[in-house]
This record gives sequence, C-alpha cells and structure tokens, in this order.
Amino acid sequence: MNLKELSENLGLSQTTVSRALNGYPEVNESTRHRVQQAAALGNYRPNIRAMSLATGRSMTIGHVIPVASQGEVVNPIFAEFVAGASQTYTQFGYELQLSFTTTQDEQTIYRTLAAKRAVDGVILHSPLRDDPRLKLLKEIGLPFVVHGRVCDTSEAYNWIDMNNRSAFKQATQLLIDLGHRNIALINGQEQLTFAWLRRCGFEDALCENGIAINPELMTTAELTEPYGYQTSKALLRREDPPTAFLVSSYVVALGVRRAIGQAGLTIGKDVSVIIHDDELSYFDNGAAVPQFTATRSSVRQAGMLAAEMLLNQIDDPGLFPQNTLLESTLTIGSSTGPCKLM
Amino acid sequence: MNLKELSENLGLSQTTVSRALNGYPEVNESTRHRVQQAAALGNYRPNIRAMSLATGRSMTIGHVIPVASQGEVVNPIFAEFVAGASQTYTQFGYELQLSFTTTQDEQTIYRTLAAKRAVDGVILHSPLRDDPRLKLLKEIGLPFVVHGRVCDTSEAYNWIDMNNRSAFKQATQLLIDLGHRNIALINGQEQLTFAWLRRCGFEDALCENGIAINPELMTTAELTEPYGYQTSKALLRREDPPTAFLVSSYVVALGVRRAIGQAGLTIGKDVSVIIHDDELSYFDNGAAVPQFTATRSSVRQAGMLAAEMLLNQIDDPGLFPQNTLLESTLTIGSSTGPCKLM
DNA sequence: TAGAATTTCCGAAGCGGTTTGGATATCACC
DNA sequence: GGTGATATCCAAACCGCTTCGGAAATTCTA
Repeated sequence: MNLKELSENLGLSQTTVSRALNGYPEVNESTRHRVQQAAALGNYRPNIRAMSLATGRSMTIGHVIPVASQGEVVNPIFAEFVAGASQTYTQFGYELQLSFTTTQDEQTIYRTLAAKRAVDGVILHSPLRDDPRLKLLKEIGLPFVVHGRVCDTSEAYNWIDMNNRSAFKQATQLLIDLGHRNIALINGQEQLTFAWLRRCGFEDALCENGIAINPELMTTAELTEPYGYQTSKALLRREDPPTAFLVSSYVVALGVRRAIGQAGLTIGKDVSVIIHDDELSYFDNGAAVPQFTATRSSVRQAGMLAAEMLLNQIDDPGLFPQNTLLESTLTIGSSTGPCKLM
Repeated sequence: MNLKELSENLGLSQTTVSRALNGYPEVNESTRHRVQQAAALGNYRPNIRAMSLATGRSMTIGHVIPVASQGEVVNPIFAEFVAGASQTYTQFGYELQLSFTTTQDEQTIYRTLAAKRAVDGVILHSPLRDDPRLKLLKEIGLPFVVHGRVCDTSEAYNWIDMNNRSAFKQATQLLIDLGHRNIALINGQEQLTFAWLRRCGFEDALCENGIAINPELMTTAELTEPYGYQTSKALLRREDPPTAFLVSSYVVALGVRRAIGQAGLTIGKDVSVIIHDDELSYFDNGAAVPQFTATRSSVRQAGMLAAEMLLNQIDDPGLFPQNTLLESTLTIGSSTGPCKLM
C-alpha cells in the first residue's frame, strides 16, 4: 500500500492525503479523519526511503563503534549506551544505524556516511585525547555528539561525559582516608580520554596528600577480565604489594577479585578495591550492600542524553555546541576497609 | 556532489555515468575510467536513499533486540553477535539497523519495518519455544533468519543455532564421570528455546545414567551476576548441597564463583563448575588452562554466518530455508574435579 | 559497399513521497 | 449581488538515482 493507491481509494489527491497524515492545517478535519482511518486500516506507512529523499533528511543516526581490528574486543558499554540512545530515537521517530570499524578506516567511513546521505548525525564513541575525527566531522559538516571528551582542542563541540577526574580523585581520597598509601590504578588505555582523566584524578588525590606517585603501580590496557587478573596477580607478588586497587571497570575488577582470592586474601579486609561502575544491567552492583565500593554513573542514561543533544543540534543547526558533565556517585560497598598495615 | 553535477562536469548523461560506476558492460572502458576518476576526485557517493528508492532494495538489515521492558537487561551476547554480523554486512555493502523493543511492541515493529520498507530482512533474536514472530514474519513476507530455534513448529525457516542440547548433555556427562550426582543447573529463562534445550540435554544425561531429576536443583532466570550469586548461595545452604554446577553463562558463573568463595569452598576441588562460554571478547576464558571448564561456541561467528545466510536468502527469495547447527567444543579448565563425596 | 550487427551513448520514465503555486468553493460583509 | 477573505483541495515539479527503449556511430559480413 503506497500513497498513490491510498489516495485513489479515497478519491483524493496524494497532496491532500499526505497533508492529512502529516498534520498540516489546510485540510478539513472530517477528511483528515477519513484519511487516518483508511491509512490505519490498510496499514499504510510512508516509504521511508522516498520520504527521506523528498525531505532531505534520513531520520537515522549513525553510531560508529571503533574496534582495534576485526575480531577485537567489543566494549560492553557500547551495547548499554546504544540501548539508551535508541530509546530517545524511537521516541522521536529516528532510526539507529550501527557500524563497526577499525581505526584506520575511520577517516573514510565518516566521509562515506556523509556523502551517501546515510545519516543525519553521528555519535562519536571512545574519543582519544587528540582525536582527528573531531576536525574531520567539523570539516564535512555532519552534526555529532561526542560521548566523552577530547583534551587537546580549544574548539567548541557537543559532548556529554562523566566527570572521570573528580570521580577517581574522590575514590582515591577515600582509600587514603582509610589509611592506604600503596594504591594501584588498573586503568584503561590512556590514549583514550576517559582513562587519561581518571589517572589525573588519581594523581590529584595522591599529590594533595603528599603521596609519591609510583608508575609501577599504574597499568593500562584494554578492559578485560584476564587483564585484571594478570596485572593484579603480578602486583600482589611485589615485595611491597598494594593494599588497595582502583579499577576502571567492573569486568576488570572481576579479574582482580580472582587474583586476590587465589592469593588467599579477602577483599575488603586484606585488600580494598574500588571500581568504576557503568551500571551495566546484567551486572547490577546495587544490592543493599554492593559487593564493590564504586563510583557509579549510568552509561545508559548518558546514551539517552547524548541522543537528545544530537537531535536538538540537528533540529537547529545554528545552536551553539552543548556540553553535559555528569557527576558520579560514590557508594560504599563491602570491598573497602581500613588499611591493615597501619 | 550528485549524479547530475557529476555527469554535467563530464559532459555525459546520467545514464552513462551511473552505468559506468555500476559496472555495466555497455560503456566504453576509457570513458568508464574517466568517470571513475572524476567520481573519486569529487568524492562522489550515490545518495543511498535515492538509490534504494530506485532499486527497491534498502540495502540494510534490521536487528530487533527484545528487552523485557525499557531499562531492562541488555544481553551482552547481542553486541558480540551484531559485531560478527556487521562484518559480513560491510563486506557486501549492507547497513545494519538496530532497534530495541519490548515484547508487547514486537508485533507492530516488524509490520512497520516491512511497511515502510526500512529493511530488506531481519535477524530474529532470542526465539521462544513457541514464537509468534515466526508466523508474523512469514505472513508479511520479510526475509529473516533466526538466531536459535523455535520448537513447536513443523514449518521450514532459516535458522542458525548452537547445539545446546548435546553441549549440555556432554557437560553433564563429564560431571557424572567425575562422580558427581548432585548437580545443579543454573539456567536461563526456559520459555527461551536455548535454555529449554540446555535443560533437555542436562536431563538426557541424568536419565541415561539413572540419576533422578531433582527440580530443586534447577533454576531459571535472566542471566545476571546477582542471579548466579544468590541462587548458588541458596543451593549451597541445603543440607545436601550440589557438588557441581552447570551454569548457562560466564556472567552468571561469576556470581556462582563469588558465592562459592564466600562459602569458604574452592572451585575445582570442593565444587565443580562447568559453564557455557559464548566467547565474548572481553572475558576470554581461553588461557592455556582456562579458568572454567566450558562448552564453547563463538557467538561472533554465529553472527557472521547468520548474516551470510540472510543475504543469500535475500538474493534468491526462492531458496529453500537453510539451517546450520554449530557444535560446541568442551574444553577442560581448572573449575572441575572429581567429586569429593565419592 | 550495402546492410546487418555491435558498440556506445542518451532521453525519459519511473521509484514514492513532499511541497509549491494555484484553482475552486464557501463564507462573511457591505 | 459583488467583493474579498478563507477553507479546502489539486496538478505538477522535485528529491537523486536506476533502467527501459531507442538512436547514432562504428565495425563486421557477404
């Protein structure tokens, strides 16, 4: 059932039917009603390709997920973020197009997306401290919102981010207050802004408390369970092992927990652990007493807000770039306690 | 840069330029070359909306991810499956459209997708034992491939699945061979086919070995960490606690491991655990000696194969429905050992 | 070398919507 | 009853591409 058939059935012109369905005023209310009924009856939906060709808007948003190489780790927070964004899109009649790309293809994929008019805007994931995509997207004039931030730029752009720096500073301060001095930071890859800012927050707290920064207690890698396991296992074998771990994600912390258990130590008593919790739905750290003390921030909500921001920008291209900085909450769980060495 | 401009620049008709770029034979090789050069220079990409309007094919595949309700658990295997499928799509010039939907909306979302010509086909996720979507999709004539299977039907349809039944039978048999008799099954929701088949396999092995089926040792729920924790904690408090756990996913097993640790028991010695491992990239159970003994099957690869199957079906609608049954491999890790009670 | 066959290109008609610029009918008002 | 305003509808152009049905130019055949 297309517009032509529908209008012929009704004995009306395509113009009138289109206008009736799209809520234009220049159509009699009774005919509008008649049209709506017929459309519902015939299960008529405008062909979205034809519609977007005519209007020039594709009504879809692109999410480009970077992977180091094909077959590489897919960051679990993407799914959650995308689920949040999708909620907003459906609410406003937008579709979500997903593509995975290796970092070397990224230059072309955005150009292609723009040139073939596939999307009205994109969400930028996993920004680097000095991310070339920023300039690229500005150049090709495709609206975008960054999930996270880029450090080395003075230009204005849309972003939404969690306050990684203050979150990790706060978490570190808690550990220091508990008497810990030998604190390990199990971080993500520090060319990624979020990991870099977390490290800054970590060092901020150490400095303010006059504690020397020990690079040997700071590690960076992709956020996997085995990474957490191996790295904390190695750290616990040191002659002066850390008494506390600050861990960048729940998944990594699972590895840390495994290593601590295997070393015959108890979390929250012998060793303290604080994690950052993105509130992934299948992990739920939020029992009455959470297993992990954590800085928490819902990545799903970030997805919703990022999507809203992008749709606003698309509706009003003259809008000055917007920023949102989400504060995390520090919730005390059973994985932290006073330092035993004190 | 659109086709009209490009053809005017070249002094050729739109027809010829289009044909040159799309590899049609009725164009001189030298002009084809000239056209290709100009297209590359001007970064010309055909407007995908116009193209699909003209050809009638949208060149995009829909993935509809069911969630119990908005804000509910997003199954982590979706991301991995979709990453695999995406690889195939990009290879063949297709795009991937993602939508999340609550189960009550599903009837309408597929109809809408078909009516508005948004996608050329869909992948069906998380099939139920008696899934109404099967009939619906056949009725509206949208090509589809099921990731998993539907039980209660005699109709032919495209599916790709892991052999859940034999995997869990094999795993159970291993536990029985190790002397275990009190085996718990920590399963997914059994209206989902995969969970149902796993239970069947579990019971198959018990029956063949003359072991009574004890419903109190079988649990079903959404596959989250807290579920694994709470349910295994409760089971371990029984007067005759299970000596082995068969667990439906890595994430759930993490909860089981936590409960076992808290009970002062050691995995692989006091209690055995076998999991099903979907080979999610960020969990990597595949060290020299894996932490968990596991039935393994790459869900990413399943995604790639499902996508191929669907594209074949779209290219040749007369094709008889195809099926692929992937066998899992049982790899021994350090989480299993002989039953202590023997 | 005429006529047929083959190359190589083009004009124009879709694809299914939206939207511009009227046309007609209805109504109010003097 | 004539005039202007308003309500309601329509024909046709357009979005950017593909593709059908020739037409012109070239090469091949007898």
